[in-house]
Amino acid sequence: MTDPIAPDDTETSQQACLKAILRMAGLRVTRQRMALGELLFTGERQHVNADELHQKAIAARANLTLATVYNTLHQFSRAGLLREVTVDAGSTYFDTDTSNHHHFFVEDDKQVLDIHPGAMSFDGFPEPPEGMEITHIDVVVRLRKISS
Amino acid sequence: MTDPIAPDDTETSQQACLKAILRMAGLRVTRQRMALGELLFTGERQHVNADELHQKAIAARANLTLATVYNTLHQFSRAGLLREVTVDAGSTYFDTDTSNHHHFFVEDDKQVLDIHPGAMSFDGFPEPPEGMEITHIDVVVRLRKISS
DNA sequence: ATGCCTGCAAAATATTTGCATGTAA
DNA sequence: TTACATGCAAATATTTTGCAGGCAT
Repeated sequence: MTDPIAPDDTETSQQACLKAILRMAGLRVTRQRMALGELLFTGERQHVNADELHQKAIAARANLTLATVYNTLHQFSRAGLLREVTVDAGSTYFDTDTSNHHHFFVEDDKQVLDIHPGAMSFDGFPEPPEGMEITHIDVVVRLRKISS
Repeated sequence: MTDPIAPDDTETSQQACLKAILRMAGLRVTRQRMALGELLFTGERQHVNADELHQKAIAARANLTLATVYNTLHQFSRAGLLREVTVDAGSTYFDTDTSNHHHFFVEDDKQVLDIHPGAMSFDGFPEPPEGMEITHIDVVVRLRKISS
């Protein structure tokens, strides 16, 4: 048996990079995390929910359960590799772009899009109630497709 | 048997008012809607989720199921008597104040609070993508209790 | 060895649907 | 009477938990 985690002749530099990311985040390198990491952090930044990611993982022949996808998404979030975005009551979305920005949400097809940072800003912040402090401000601009 | 819906000697003006509201919204007057309407539209404006409202209804000796609470909340929303607020992925909240305003959300105890209109405003709106129009802008200011 | 970390089955939670029944016209 | 509205049991959807087994030390 060969160790599936140790570097070998067939390892791509992308995979090596992903391992480094996981280790830096304090997470063990496992088959499941490599598969999900590859889907999440390769190519374009994106917004996924657990179910979509699970479907992609299955399509990519990774063998893992939806529960593992949920747990991994939360671990990645806690590690700062993802940011959770609350745009739809139906399901939780995760954003691979963890920088400070806001979102469009297309209600028709449940699609999350980034709002370019600087495209909007606040005139003033509301005073938080006694004994409270602001942790984060989320803006969701809801969109509808124009039916012409 | 007396009709429980027809006005009678024991009907309060509040109940009469509620009936008028339901009829104006195009909804039939039923025992369940009267009970929920009384809990929602009497007294202070408030933010509830389905489960909380169901608990209150049970405490008020109204006999109805959680499914009915969900359906009624959605009917009231469609009729413009409530506004749905997406602040927490865990569950959907409904606001009895349907005017345009934003929300604080206390993460520690899942509490929704109104931000006074005018306490914050935007410097500029982002341009929606081609073929889309803005339906609504939601701002959620997330709060944490200061641990001193 | 040993004790923390993993991934998943099963449980818990949240919401929607389908249909028997009730009700207005 | 008739057709549509209503409320709820059951189904579905979403998320979390508990624990058997794996892995680093």
